[in-house]
Amino acid sequence: MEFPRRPVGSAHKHEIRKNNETRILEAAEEVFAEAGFKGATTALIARRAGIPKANLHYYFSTKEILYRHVLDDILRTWLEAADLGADWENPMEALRHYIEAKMDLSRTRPNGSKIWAAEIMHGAPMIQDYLSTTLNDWLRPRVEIIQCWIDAGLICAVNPKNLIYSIWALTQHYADFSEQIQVLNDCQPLSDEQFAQAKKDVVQIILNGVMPHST
Amino acid sequence: MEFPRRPVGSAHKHEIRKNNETRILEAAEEVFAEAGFKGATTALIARRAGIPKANLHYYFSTKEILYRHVLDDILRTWLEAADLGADWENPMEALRHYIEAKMDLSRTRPNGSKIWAAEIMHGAPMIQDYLSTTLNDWLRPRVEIIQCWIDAGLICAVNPKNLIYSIWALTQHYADFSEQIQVLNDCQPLSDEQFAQAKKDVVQIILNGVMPHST
DNA sequence: ACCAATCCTGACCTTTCGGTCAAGACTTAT
DNA sequence: ATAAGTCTTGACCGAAAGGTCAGGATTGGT
Repeated sequence: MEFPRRPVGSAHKHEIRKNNETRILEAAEEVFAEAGFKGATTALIARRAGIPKANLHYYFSTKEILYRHVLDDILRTWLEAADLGADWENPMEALRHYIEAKMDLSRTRPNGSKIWAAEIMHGAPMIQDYLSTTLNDWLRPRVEIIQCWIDAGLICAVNPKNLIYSIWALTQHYADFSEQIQVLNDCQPLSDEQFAQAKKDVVQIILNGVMPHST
Repeated sequence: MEFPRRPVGSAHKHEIRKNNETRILEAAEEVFAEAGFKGATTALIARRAGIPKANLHYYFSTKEILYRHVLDDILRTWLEAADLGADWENPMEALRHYIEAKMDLSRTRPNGSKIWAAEIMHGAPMIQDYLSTTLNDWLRPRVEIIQCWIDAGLICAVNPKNLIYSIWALTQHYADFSEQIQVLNDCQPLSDEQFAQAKKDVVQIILNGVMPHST
């Protein structure tokens, strides 16, 4: 996303603010993903955004506040994508749809996934309450639905939470570990074809993984 | 680094050094896992190890050197566990064995997994060459073996690398995201029974996931 | 034109942290 | 006992980074 330099005279205040906030948030997401919260510096974020550091602090008074905004942004994206048209009536189609949506997110916003992962790994200091409220509320009905599928014999007996964790793990791996995957791919980023294959393989493994055995 | 001449009878000094180095390395693994390389402070590591900071720098001159020692330690453990008795002749048993070994590692050394993950996510600044040499060399023959299985119809057709990534993703998830899992488990760490169930579920999903359909 | 509100920024302040140092304490060999 | 080698540590230093501020620039309304 880029911001065409607008003629000086026609910049409206609210556009200036919106424009700058967006640039800062995008730069921040990059830098936080690369360096972690502690390793990221406001000076670097400002440089990436093309503004002086003091100007960054005019829009986001502290690094922590900026970081929280980035996290909020990630959260919103994830929740929106999580349920897009998910048809929870049909197990295989529902799972396929959810997995594909999450794989696409890993492809398009790997930085968000990395920031999220780092936050969790370091004890989730800033999002504990989100985990135990919003995410927990999201999880509970899904667990129940999956349990129904199991009771109805539509899928294998597994712990429903473990199935969801498996999907998260598999899909986010392609974002969080993209550098490792790249190195093991002759130092080339996965091509669109390779990523499509990965998506197919992940779907196949999960779907076959929980598909009832035809005795 | 000076090479002290072979200590003749100074077993005691040797013990002191060994002892302190071990304590420091253990404390360092904890702190690096909790805070990341940049977020970790030598002062905190020293406090955890129960020694003054200056003493830590007597044994490990710089934070980066200490970090590299921790990484080496993790690597050695992982490689040792990776192939323990793996029987690559029988796909299902080989996969089961490897998955279970990796799950056990996630349980016993979650901090190692977290440090590894954080290192990769931040671009693997310190282990790039390891990835492209040792890990790549480890991966290549496994890929070939899996390809043989596929050609022989012993498992489904998937990209062999994607199968391995899937195993890594699923098993390490229980280490890297343990805090998230804990919060979603009523803020209780997974009990031994729950973890055993997770292990079973992961094995089942992967094995069923690549088991050929009985057509 | 003028004033208020908003935006911009170089210079500066303060804290933190990795790393150093010099002096002292302990262990071992002779 | 003494000397040599090793370990311990409080005090200190310089660099880096988060954050502040005063004052200038730009915009918007009247």
